[in-house]
Amino acid sequence: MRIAELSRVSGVPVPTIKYYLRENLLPPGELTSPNQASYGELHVRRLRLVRALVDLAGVPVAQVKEVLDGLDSDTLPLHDQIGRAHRAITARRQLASNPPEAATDAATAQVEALLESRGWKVAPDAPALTTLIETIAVMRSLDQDHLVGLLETYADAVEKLTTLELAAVTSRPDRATPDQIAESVIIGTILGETLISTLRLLSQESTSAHRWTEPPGTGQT
Amino acid sequence: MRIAELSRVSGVPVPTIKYYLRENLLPPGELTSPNQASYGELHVRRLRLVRALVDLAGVPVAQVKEVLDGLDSDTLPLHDQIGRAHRAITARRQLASNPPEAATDAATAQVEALLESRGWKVAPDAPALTTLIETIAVMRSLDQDHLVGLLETYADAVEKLTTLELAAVTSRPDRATPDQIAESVIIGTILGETLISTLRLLSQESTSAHRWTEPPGTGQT
DNA sequence: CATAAACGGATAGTGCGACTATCCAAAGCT
DNA sequence: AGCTTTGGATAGTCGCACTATCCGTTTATG
Repeated sequence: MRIAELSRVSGVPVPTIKYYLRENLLPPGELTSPNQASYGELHVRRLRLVRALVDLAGVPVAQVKEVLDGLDSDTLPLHDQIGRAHRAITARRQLASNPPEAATDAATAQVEALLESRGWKVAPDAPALTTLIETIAVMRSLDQDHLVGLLETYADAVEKLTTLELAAVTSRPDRATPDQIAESVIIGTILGETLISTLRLLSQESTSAHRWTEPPGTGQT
Repeated sequence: MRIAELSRVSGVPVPTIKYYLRENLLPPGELTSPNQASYGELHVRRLRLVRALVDLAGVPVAQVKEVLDGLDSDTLPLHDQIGRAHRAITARRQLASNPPEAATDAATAQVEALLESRGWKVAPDAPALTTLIETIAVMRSLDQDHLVGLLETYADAVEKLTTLELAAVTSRPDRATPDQIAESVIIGTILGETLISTLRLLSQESTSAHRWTEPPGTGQT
């Protein structure tokens, strides 16, 4: 398969494929002549993965490269690969302004308490940690303490999900190779977030429709 | 308070504040002279909200404006305000390429079945719907059916969260005005996503550390 | 009260990320 | 043989989110 067909099959424009090749998001095709290459099913897959990460999960191209380099390396431990995936989706979530210091302090304390009570052991420089603290701090400073009160509930929910994801990924019926497990973990981490997010929105829309539009005369505000 | 102090208090550069004023993300200050304005606590709050939506939740400035316009309007029903919030975080999640048609069809059917079995009633053009279908389709086409198998579990989890969020927001101890409820719902929808996402990452990091690094000689891959 | 600093508002410019366009010489098809 | 397509290199575009500069007023300060 040459580049034109790869483009047709994948739905990605030829210039974009060339761009991805330049950026090493896509391995070069097998050269059949000094200037003629052929691509295979592997490239189609990889292209699908790249578009999904970029379009659906909103991961910057540079971070996609990081993640893929991790996947392609057969020496990088899975835990570090996960770290790259986490950084890929956390990079953009950094506050430039400053919530009041008091709110930040309270949030930091609360997060530490949460980690303690859950027994979650995370590196102090975990990418998600500062984002979590900043988010809580902002909520507090916007008088949304009742949302902050749901923190334990949220933690409960995600903890269960994490356990189930781990189980789903490691105990696949088909005996999976380490490579395949790594790929599953990374896809599950990043695209799983999109999945959860969209499901949440659908659940909200449905609930919202019931609560704030449907009942004609059910004492709403 | 004039613009320099607003900048100092909020941590947002003066030119950026001017930009937000131009884009109507921030209401104009009260004019004390033809060319002299004064800003208040309300502006500080709004600025915090804007930065949180932009930096933490990654919402594009244009969508932030949509959401804020909804909040500021006292005629737009809450359900429609929520719709704007949903569009704000879904706008960027649209696939440009094409997964195989078979996968998309299967995904569509599965999502319809899910909505049916849950009794979720959503508009057929709900912003999150196509993203969900595309995400599932991509997972399938990447041989991650085991992740797709978690769909019901995910749905369970988010359904519970939605119920609790609704309760937390509508039954605040302090008697909240409709405006305050609307603000809470929108913040809860958008920043809540950031909260859930970061908690999930922390839970994963902790689990991953246990499973793939800690035990020295516990039969890992 | 004079004068330098800060202000609000308008207009233009910058930097970055993600592509997209153009060229070219060397295949490839017909 | 001749038109098309290819891989690869280089340069250009586009949108977004800011920044920078100017300018004619205030405002603050010595």
